[in-house]
Amino acid sequence: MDTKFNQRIYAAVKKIPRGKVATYGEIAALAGFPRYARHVGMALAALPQGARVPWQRVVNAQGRISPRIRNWQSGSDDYQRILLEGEGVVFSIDGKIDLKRFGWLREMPKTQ
DNA sequence: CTACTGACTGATC
DNA sequence: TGATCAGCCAGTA
Repeated sequence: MDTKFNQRIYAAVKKIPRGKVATYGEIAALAGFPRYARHVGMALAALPQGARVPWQRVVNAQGRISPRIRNWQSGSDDYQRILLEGEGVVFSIDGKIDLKRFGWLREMPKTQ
Protein backbone atom coordinates (compact mmCIF):
# COMPACT_ATOMS: atom_id res chain seq x y z
CA MET A 1 0.00 0.00 0.00
CA ASP A 2 2.85 2.29 0.74
CA THR A 3 3.80 1.74 -2.87
CA LYS A 4 0.47 3.06 -4.06
CA PHE A 5 0.65 5.88 -1.59
CA ASN A 6 4.19 6.76 -2.59
CA GLN A 7 3.32 6.65 -6.28
CA ARG A 8 0.49 9.09 -5.68
CA ILE A 9 2.74 11.38 -3.69
CA TYR A 10 5.52 11.32 -6.24
CA ALA A 11 3.05 11.97 -9.05
CA ALA A 12 1.73 15.00 -7.20
CA VAL A 13 5.22 16.30 -6.52
CA LYS A 14 6.15 15.94 -10.16
CA LYS A 15 3.28 18.26 -11.02
CA ILE A 16 4.90 21.13 -9.20
CA PRO A 17 6.10 23.58 -11.85
CA ARG A 18 9.73 24.67 -11.87
CA GLY A 19 10.39 27.68 -9.72
CA LYS A 20 7.39 26.96 -7.48
CA VAL A 21 6.96 25.13 -4.20
CA ALA A 22 4.17 23.28 -2.40
CA THR A 23 3.60 22.21 1.19
CA TYR A 24 3.40 18.66 2.50
CA GLY A 25 -0.27 19.10 3.28
CA GLU A 26 -0.98 20.30 -0.24
CA ILE A 27 0.82 17.37 -1.79
CA ALA A 28 -1.05 14.97 0.45
CA ALA A 29 -4.41 16.52 -0.39
CA LEU A 30 -3.53 16.64 -4.06
CA ALA A 31 -2.69 12.94 -3.97
CA GLY A 32 -6.03 12.27 -2.33
CA PHE A 33 -4.79 11.75 1.24
CA PRO A 34 -5.76 14.67 3.46
CA ARG A 35 -3.85 14.96 6.76
CA TYR A 36 -1.10 12.70 5.50
CA ALA A 37 1.44 15.49 5.50
CA ARG A 38 3.79 13.52 7.75
CA HIS A 39 3.64 10.55 5.45
CA VAL A 40 4.49 12.73 2.51
CA GLY A 41 7.70 13.56 4.30
CA MET A 42 8.32 9.89 4.99
CA ALA A 43 7.70 9.03 1.34
CA LEU A 44 10.17 11.66 0.22
CA ALA A 45 12.68 10.45 2.78
CA ALA A 46 12.49 7.02 1.19
CA LEU A 47 13.15 8.54 -2.20
CA PRO A 48 16.39 7.38 -3.85
CA GLN A 49 18.93 10.04 -4.77
CA GLY A 50 18.58 9.57 -8.50
CA ALA A 51 14.79 9.77 -8.52
CA ARG A 52 13.31 12.15 -11.05
CA VAL A 53 11.16 13.77 -8.40
CA PRO A 54 11.48 17.47 -7.53
CA TRP A 55 11.34 16.70 -3.81
CA GLN A 56 13.16 19.95 -3.16
CA ARG A 57 10.00 21.82 -4.14
CA VAL A 58 8.19 20.43 -1.14
CA VAL A 59 8.46 22.52 2.01
CA ASN A 60 6.48 22.84 5.22
CA ALA A 61 3.53 25.19 5.74
CA GLN A 62 5.85 27.86 7.05
CA GLY A 63 7.60 28.10 3.74
CA ARG A 64 10.77 26.73 5.28
CA ILE A 65 12.96 23.73 4.60
CA SER A 66 11.83 20.98 6.94
CA PRO A 67 14.61 20.40 9.45
CA ARG A 68 15.55 16.73 9.45
CA ILE A 69 16.20 15.45 12.93
CA ARG A 70 18.37 12.54 11.86
CA ASN A 71 20.59 14.27 9.37
CA TRP A 72 22.67 11.33 8.18
CA GLN A 73 23.80 13.63 5.40
CA SER A 74 24.73 16.87 7.04
CA GLY A 75 23.91 19.81 4.86
CA SER A 76 21.05 18.11 3.03
CA ASP A 77 18.81 21.00 4.01
CA ASP A 78 21.28 23.44 2.50
CA TYR A 79 21.35 21.31 -0.65
CA GLN A 80 17.59 21.63 -0.98
CA ARG A 81 17.86 25.38 -0.65
CA ILE A 82 20.56 25.52 -3.31
CA LEU A 83 18.42 23.55 -5.72
CA LEU A 84 15.44 25.85 -5.19
CA GLU A 85 17.54 28.96 -5.60
CA GLY A 86 18.80 27.45 -8.81
CA GLU A 87 15.21 27.33 -10.03
CA GLY A 88 14.61 30.95 -9.25
CA VAL A 89 13.04 30.57 -5.83
CA VAL A 90 14.07 33.39 -3.53
CA PHE A 91 14.63 32.91 0.18
CA SER A 92 14.08 35.73 2.61
CA ILE A 93 16.75 36.73 5.09
CA ASP A 94 15.13 34.39 7.60
CA GLY A 95 15.59 31.55 5.15
CA LYS A 96 11.90 31.43 4.41
CA ILE A 97 10.15 31.23 1.04
CA ASP A 98 7.45 33.76 0.22
CA LEU A 99 4.58 31.40 -0.53
CA LYS A 100 2.54 34.29 -1.86
CA ARG A 101 5.00 34.51 -4.73
CA PHE A 102 6.44 31.02 -5.07
CA GLY A 103 3.66 28.89 -3.64
CA TRP A 104 2.31 26.66 -6.38
CA LEU A 105 -1.28 26.88 -5.17
CA ARG A 106 -0.78 30.43 -3.91
CA GLU A 107 -0.86 29.47 -0.29
CA MET A 108 -1.75 32.39 1.85
CA PRO A 109 -0.25 32.37 5.34
CA LYS A 110 -3.35 34.18 6.56
CA THR A 111 -3.96 37.76 5.66
CA GLN A 112 -4.00 38.45 2.01
C1' DC B 1 -2.94 -3.58 22.50
C1' DT B 2 0.12 0.38 24.25
C1' DA B 3 4.11 3.50 23.54
C1' DC B 4 7.19 6.07 20.66
C1' DT B 5 8.60 8.32 16.51
C1' DG B 6 8.61 11.14 12.27
C1' DA B 7 10.95 15.80 5.68
C1' DC B 8 3.62 18.01 9.40
C1' DT B 9 0.06 21.62 10.89
C1' DG B 10 -2.47 24.91 13.48
C1' DA B 11 -3.46 27.07 17.83
C1' DT B 12 -1.61 29.09 22.24
C1' DC B 13 1.46 31.36 25.18
C1' DT C 1 9.47 35.32 16.13
C1' DG C 2 10.00 31.34 18.76
C1' DA C 3 8.82 27.58 22.00
C1' DT C 4 5.02 24.27 23.44
C1' DC C 5 1.02 21.53 23.00
C1' DA C 6 -2.26 18.83 20.91
C1' DG C 7 -4.13 16.51 16.84
C1' DC C 8 -2.80 13.72 13.04
C1' DC C 9 -1.59 8.51 10.75
C1' DA C 10 1.20 4.51 9.70
C1' DG C 11 5.23 1.76 10.94
C1' DT C 12 7.79 -0.46 14.50
C1' DA C 13 9.11 -2.43 19.09
